[in-house]
Amino acid sequence: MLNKKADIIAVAKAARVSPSTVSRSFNHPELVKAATRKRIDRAVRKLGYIRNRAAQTIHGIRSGTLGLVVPTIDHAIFAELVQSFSEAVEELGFTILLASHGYNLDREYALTRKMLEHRVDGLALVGLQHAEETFALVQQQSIPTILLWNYARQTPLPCVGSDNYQAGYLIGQHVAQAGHRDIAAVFPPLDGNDRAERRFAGATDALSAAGITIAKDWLLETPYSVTAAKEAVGQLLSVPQKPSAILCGNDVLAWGAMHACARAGLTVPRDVAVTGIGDFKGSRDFEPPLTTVRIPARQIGQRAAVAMAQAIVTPDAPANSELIAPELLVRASSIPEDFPRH
Amino acid sequence: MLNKKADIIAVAKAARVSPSTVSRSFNHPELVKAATRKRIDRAVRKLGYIRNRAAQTIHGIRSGTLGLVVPTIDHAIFAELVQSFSEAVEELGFTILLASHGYNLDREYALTRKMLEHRVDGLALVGLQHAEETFALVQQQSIPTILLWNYARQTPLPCVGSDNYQAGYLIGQHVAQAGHRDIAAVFPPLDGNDRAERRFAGATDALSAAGITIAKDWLLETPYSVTAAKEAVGQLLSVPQKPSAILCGNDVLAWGAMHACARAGLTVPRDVAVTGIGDFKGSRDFEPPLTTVRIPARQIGQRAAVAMAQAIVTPDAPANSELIAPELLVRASSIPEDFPRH
DNA sequence: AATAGTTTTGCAAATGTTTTCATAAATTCA
DNA sequence: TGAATTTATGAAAACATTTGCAAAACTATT
Repeated sequence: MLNKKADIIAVAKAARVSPSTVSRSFNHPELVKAATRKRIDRAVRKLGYIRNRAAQTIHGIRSGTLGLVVPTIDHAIFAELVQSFSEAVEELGFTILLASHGYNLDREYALTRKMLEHRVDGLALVGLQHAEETFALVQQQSIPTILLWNYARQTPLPCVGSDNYQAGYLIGQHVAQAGHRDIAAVFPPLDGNDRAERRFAGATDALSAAGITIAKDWLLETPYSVTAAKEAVGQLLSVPQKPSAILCGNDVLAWGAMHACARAGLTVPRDVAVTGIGDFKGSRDFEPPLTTVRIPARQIGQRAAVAMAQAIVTPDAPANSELIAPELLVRASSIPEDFPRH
Repeated sequence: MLNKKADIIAVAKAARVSPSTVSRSFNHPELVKAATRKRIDRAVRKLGYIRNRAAQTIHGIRSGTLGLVVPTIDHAIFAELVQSFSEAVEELGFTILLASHGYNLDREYALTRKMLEHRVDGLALVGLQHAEETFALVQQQSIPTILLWNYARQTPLPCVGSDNYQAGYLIGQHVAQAGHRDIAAVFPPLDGNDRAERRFAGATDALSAAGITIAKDWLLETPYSVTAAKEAVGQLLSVPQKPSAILCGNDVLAWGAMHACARAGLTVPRDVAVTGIGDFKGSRDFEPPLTTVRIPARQIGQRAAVAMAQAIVTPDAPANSELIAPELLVRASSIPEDFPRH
């Protein structure tokens, strides 16, 4: 029953038709007589035949795969992005070829090449910042490519994402409006990470506009982890002179900051306010709930998927970018009880 | 410079050699003269040629892809698993074809088929429980397959993972030993989720062994989310009769439980103890730090990757399962200050 | 029953590579 | 310098499909 290899020819033989007919019965079923189709189906089942997409692909037929290259998957927010993108994309019949480069833009280039070797039908990269070679490559191979996560007006490739500068600005503005002046900031390394860099720029600009600058000592750079943030903020809080608010580059860092406060016996927000960016799962239900800016990862993933599909089926249509607006979520962690919130 | 399509023939022409030589210069560079190779390289660069893996694949050459089918990516722990697996696998030269089935075993079957259409060199599924058809399929196609995450002695396919029963048992035992008798449990739906089911069985067996049973009302089933767990536990804590410990099926649920306690004005662990399973990122740094059982996701991912590679290069070698032992981590959330811990 | 029209099928070429085998070129050795 | 090796290259078959074209098999119409 299960011979080593069942190819289309074996099926054809078993169904006593030509290979062409078998192929047609898969790809244009309306062109083959119902009875024949049934015979073929039976043969397929009997032999355990599975179509070989590789063989189709060399006919210029789409491979049915989409390349997704992310900095890392192991990250609350990229996980959500990958999930929603992959879900939406599966819906459309594609499968995802996934790779992570660990925030290394050279590796990103190498992985992109690999994706192209696999003849992905489209490619999604995270962020706006990429190696010059990477841009050149996708452009030269003219493969539909989309930049995920971040939005900007002028980008070399269409992007679907949120405006991280605006996100930073919103939170900076909020913190200033809540009356804080002594503000510490916790951010991941900004180098090679345009998302973080834009957020930081937005936040500091908003603070500047309110006449506030962040003291050098109060500007903490930590890796992206609860542990690191808790550690760093713990350090910060160990000296008598304390900030009244800690503005964090993302929610994970904010969680770390909040735990550090608890550890130090400080109550949030009474003793010190904490804010995040991202609105990761869990932030709403933290105690106290975390004030943050929502970057709607699910939405970005979904929209990106349809934009991608669009770009693939109509390659000439002018693909344009999509802005998914960030939204300030004022919750208990940043404000006194009586402050107006929504 | 960038003609529509650059195939190996175009390169051959440009380098004034035969296609065979070009192919060789890629696959067996030592067989072609250095000068010729250089000429070919130049042509490749000039034409922007990228090898077509699809075309290689139909020669029975490995596709260089590995299928990874998970319930969901958007999940602290699977994200970590996917990340470590993908990292390790990239190291070995493979690329991951990723799909998620949302805890639906029929979809899992469909996705598995798709993976086979793409001629993945190997396949990794999460958990031990799968549709009968899925097992039949991979067996019939004799594709190297590995079961991730869970370990058991007798499995139809080799597995690399932790023993979830043991994990549950460890935590149940600990809670009983810490002197708790009035115990509530919070678990995700057990149906079609062998990981959760095994954990629950382990936990209740350990409790039974200590003469403890969980009251019906104190057995909470919630979806996998901080929000849901917080909500459910909040409910639980709103009546006068309270448990002295809350045993959670995983860390995310435990986080929710801890937030619910904070909300209800209860101090962990003084008023109520809380435990998780998984040791997700952040659990160690929670306030109070969460007692849990570590399921070493990174390790599982890595080991699985090498086992997979192994199985691919030597398909006949008897692939055997690997147990990555779970480890009880006693932290502050479950015990009074004076309890011995490590 | 013959013709025209339509539906269904098969043949053969094409797709982009790799590989086996044979031949040509270069090198070694006497 | 010629024979014997060794090394480098090319021709052609193979891989598993799809597709354009034409032939064959039906249906409908007269």
